[in-house]
Amino acid sequence: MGVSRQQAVENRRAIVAAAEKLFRERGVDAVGLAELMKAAGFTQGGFYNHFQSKDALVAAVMEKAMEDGGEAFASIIGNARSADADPVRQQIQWYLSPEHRANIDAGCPLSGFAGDARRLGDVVRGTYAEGLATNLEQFARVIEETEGISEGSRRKAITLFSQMVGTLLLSRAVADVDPVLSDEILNEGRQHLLTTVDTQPGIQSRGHSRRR
Amino acid sequence: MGVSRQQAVENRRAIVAAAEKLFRERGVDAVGLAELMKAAGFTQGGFYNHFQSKDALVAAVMEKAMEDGGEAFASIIGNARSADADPVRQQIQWYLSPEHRANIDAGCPLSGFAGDARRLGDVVRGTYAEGLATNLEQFARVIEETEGISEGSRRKAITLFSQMVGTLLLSRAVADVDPVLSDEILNEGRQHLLTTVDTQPGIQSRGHSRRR
DNA sequence: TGTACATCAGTGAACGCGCGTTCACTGATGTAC
DNA sequence: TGTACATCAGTGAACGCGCGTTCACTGATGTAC
Repeated sequence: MGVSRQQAVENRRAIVAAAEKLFRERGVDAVGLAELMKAAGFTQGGFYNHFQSKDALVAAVMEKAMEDGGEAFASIIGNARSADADPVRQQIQWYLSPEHRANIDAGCPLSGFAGDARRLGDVVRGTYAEGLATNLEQFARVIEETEGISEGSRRKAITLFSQMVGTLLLSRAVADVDPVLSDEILNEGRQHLLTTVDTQPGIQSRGHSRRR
Repeated sequence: MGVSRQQAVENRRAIVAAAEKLFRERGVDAVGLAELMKAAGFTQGGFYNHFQSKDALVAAVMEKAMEDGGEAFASIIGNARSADADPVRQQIQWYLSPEHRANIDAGCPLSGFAGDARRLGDVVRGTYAEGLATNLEQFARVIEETEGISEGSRRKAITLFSQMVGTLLLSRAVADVDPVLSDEILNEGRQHLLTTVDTQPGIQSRGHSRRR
């Protein structure tokens, strides 16, 4: 068709974006390339101008998801700080909100792909693991700075994040078939974590975050 | 071939068992009926003597998984009680053990299918949700009896179980690509939960369970 | 600046393949007399 | 108890279909002169 270099880069981005959305919603295996390319606005033949194989696309999707996830995390922390709110509490509030539960397409990729990661290819699994490692480090640093502690921040990041992921996944798993149970899991989980952050030795919030 | 009624029932069971193993390991979509029947010891044509469709098999697998899961839970609780150990602590110890992490085939189905449940058919999703609801009720009852409390046991069952699922899933997701991180997540999660059970107001263990 | 040619993203038909499902057939099991 | 027949789980080939991938072709973009 004849398309500028810049346009080609944008088109590639559109394919990755469409793929991420579909892969998250329905799983990698359940999405065919023809459907995927159509969703991105192209015909299926063009796929191989951008990727060597479906596996290569999956790898690109995971990388992009991890990058975006890192940025989203940093953004929430940044917003909380400039609003003089507790970043850890803000993170919990967002992570365990009905909005995040519904937003599978663009929510946290670590929970979005938590069930799939194990079964994807080596490279993709590596990207997932790196993303998780980076996220835990970032989270630990934020906890350290917020709570004013120097020890145990990593341990707290790991346990806090595991709880957030478990709560979100279970809540999502039953969301449309038992919405009452789904809400109960989400609400109890959020409330529990917010209380934990306030009262657990070593995970004490500073003054301004106590108001709730 | 000519096979007794009883044998036919056993064969059906073998198909469901093989399917559960393969579905958990690789996902429903990634497993074909030919491969599945071969794994169960049959040729592919016989499948439709037992099930109306692949979907019907998935439904049977989920039902069987939930039944087995309930029995396994009850068994651990029973064993703990007869050994005069704390059932809640025993449950945590088992759930967040390297053995359970490795045993995807036959471990807790609620974590095994946590990532897939959302994407499976309506009936299967319903079975999963029922299994989760039942498990939470059972768990709450055990907590009630063990801790000697009458209020908040459900809340505690929900938050405890969410944490167990999140920890196990993240640990599994990175198990073979970053075993160090996987172990760290599993160990920190287990230690944290055992401490929580001991120290959290209202989730106090009785005497004999304090020894660790 | 204008012209001639190479590049390469996009098109859409086609490839072989494995999928879920169907089918005619087999023969031991189970039943009727 | 023994014989004749119906049942139905298991076999393995075949069905259409959609999958990932390949291909020849198109034509605007980008480059060389």
